[in-house]
Amino acid sequence: MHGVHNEGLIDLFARTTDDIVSLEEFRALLDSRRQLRIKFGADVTAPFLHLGHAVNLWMMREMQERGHQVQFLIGDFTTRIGDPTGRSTGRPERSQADIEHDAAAFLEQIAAVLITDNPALFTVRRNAEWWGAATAADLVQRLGAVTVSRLQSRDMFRSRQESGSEVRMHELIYPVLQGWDSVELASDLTIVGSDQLFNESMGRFFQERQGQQAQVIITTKITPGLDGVKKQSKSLNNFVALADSPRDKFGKIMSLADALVVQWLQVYTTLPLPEIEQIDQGLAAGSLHPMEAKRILAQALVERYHGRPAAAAEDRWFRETFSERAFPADAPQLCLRPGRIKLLDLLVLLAPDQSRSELRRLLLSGAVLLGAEKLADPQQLLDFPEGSCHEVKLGRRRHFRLLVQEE
RNA sequence: GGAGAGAUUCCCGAGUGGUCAAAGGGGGCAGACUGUAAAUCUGUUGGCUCAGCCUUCGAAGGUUCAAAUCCUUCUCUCUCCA
Repeated sequence: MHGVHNEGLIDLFARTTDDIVSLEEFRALLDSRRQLRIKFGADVTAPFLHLGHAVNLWMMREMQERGHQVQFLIGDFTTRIGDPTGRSTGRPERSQADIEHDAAAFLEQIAAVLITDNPALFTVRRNAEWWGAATAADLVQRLGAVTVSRLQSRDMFRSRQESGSEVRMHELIYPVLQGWDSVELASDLTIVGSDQLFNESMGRFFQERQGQQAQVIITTKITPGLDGVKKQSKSLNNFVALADSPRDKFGKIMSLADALVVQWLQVYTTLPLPEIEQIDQGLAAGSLHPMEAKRILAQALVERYHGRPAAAAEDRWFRETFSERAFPADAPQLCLRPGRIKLLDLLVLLAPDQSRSELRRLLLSGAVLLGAEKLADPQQLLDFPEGSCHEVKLGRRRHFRLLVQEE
């Protein structure tokens, strides 16, 4: 009966899994009924976790629910070197202080998904523990196990060499270091993006060599970001961050390319597959408006991270504000002294982060509403009597309520 | 160590003495349209006391009435040779 339970898990994982090395070994691990150690190695360079990262985290959470332990490995040693994955050029090295700062931010974000406050289910390790203590002889010995051609066979290294850009020694060695970490942790399982398969395979290699059971590697699917083309990344600004507010999560989903809704439902929510299938058919047949499908997605997602009430509230807010164009009830309120003020000066008060030139342009393009009236003259003098209240709309998304009173 | 190439406004990338606040694309923002913060179209995208002025083209100097464009030095990046 335990086996049946585990089959359920494998089905659940199938939804977001790209590949398992190997499925048989994974089954055997689950059947062993012991607590498994899950290696969660983090390159803490950019502590901005998005939905893509969360896919792996949710799978680990699922394992925690079954009593297994996530070993969060801060790559404080390896981060100083810089993982060359996906880089066309080497990364700059980083200071220990930067790394610690980023690690703390990282931990805070994964707490949105993982259980981090139970030591039986979550521990923190640092690979400087062993790499800091290793001697040159240790390193050379470990390097001796691996052939250069094997390291060079990695696509990324090959393409860099072919295109004439350089590969530095420490980058070449990176997979060895990351692989050895699995030995030190005695890792049973690791769940990573498919771009990490090569590095984690080195882990299996070293574990076997050291007489350990090789870790199982589950790689996950990489899903395109909001633009529908590239994977989510900070620099492309096409991601939904775990740290985003419920409102931003909802809004960003509504700006997702329509064609991606079904895929996102599959990967980023736990909505039952038959329901997703229905949505897919509805969209294809035209009986379901794309916006409705996106609302379902946005609600499911906000609910997953912030709970059902938040999801319902944000859905209502979005409908009222964008579909019905109502002035949102929770718009930020500002107090203003009674008297005359130039329109442009008023805007500067409302949006102090923008330059006057920017605001002037906004004004001229017709983006400013006072009540229902469109205002476009920067020099216009407005007269606000004591006690009056006004609604100001600045573009599509910014709303302010003005209270005029003597302070 | 030797020989070349290059550093441009958020990003990519034109621009080789005045017509350059600097083409084009991307991204952003805004307007129209829309049951979407989709798609599409249009506009806009250094700052300000805004029909004018000020500050930008790796850094510092210099030539010139005038420089992103020429000269000198420096810093960094890349390519090739050994």
